[in-house]
Amino acid sequence: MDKKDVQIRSCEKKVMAINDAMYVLGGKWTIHIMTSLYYGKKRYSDILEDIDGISGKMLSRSLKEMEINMLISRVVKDTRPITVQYELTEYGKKLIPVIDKLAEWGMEHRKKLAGRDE
Amino acid sequence: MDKKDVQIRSCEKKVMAINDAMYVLGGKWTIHIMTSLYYGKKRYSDILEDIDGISGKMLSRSLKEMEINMLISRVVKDTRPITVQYELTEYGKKLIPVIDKLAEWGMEHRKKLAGRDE
DNA sequence: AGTAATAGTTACTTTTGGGTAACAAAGGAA
DNA sequence: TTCCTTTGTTACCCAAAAGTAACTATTACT
Repeated sequence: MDKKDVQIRSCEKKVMAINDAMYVLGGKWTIHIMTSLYYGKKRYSDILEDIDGISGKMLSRSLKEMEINMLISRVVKDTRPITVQYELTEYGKKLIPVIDKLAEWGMEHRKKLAGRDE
Repeated sequence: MDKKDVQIRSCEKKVMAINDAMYVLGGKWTIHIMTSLYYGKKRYSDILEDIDGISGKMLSRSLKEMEINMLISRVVKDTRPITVQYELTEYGKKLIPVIDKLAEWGMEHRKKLAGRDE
């Protein structure tokens, strides 16, 4: 395998990695939920209140997927009525710097677009 | 405005910033095009060849949006037949570290998922 | 018995994103 | 004159994502 092939391979790998990352983060609500949980454990109804515009269906669907992807943990508490605690896993916390990078760029972008048509 | 309000404001700002960033990057092809242009200017037909699976319609639609968002520049060359050069703007290049962060996490994630069910 | 709270699920509809393939303009080549 | 190349656009179709609203289970409270 020559140098050029190596380059192509590493590029393909990167493309796959980006696809994976976007697959996990790409849903409309995933990052919002991450952000909401960043400040600590929360119950289902807390998150529902916390995130503007999300529906119960989308919240539970997103939470389920995020659990499968090991970004969050789900613990049923033995209360009456039952409550469910969601929390970022250590693994999930590793996404925080990525989200912060996104947010950082987003701020710049907003400034840029605002300044454009003055 | 007390301390809590300030916190809420800054959180809202972050949510908006993330929405902006995801809006720009969220399309199926945007990041692929960024990656393709990362290695230098390219013509329309070059990119079309470069990116596996993209259609002409989606390429021109994506390029148009990316131009509006000032991520790329578009220059028509006076050749017969005309050719069009696309290039990352300086501003667009600022997205590279963000994409790299995504890719980095994506690699880790792939490892994690692969290791899970051994 | 009837109502409320928590954490969902289900059925149905709408919206969005993306795919395919045919067409368009502009000029050069055969 | 008809075809080819390049860079698109347009019309039509399909599938996935997301929204809405009604419904479920459990237990406690009144």
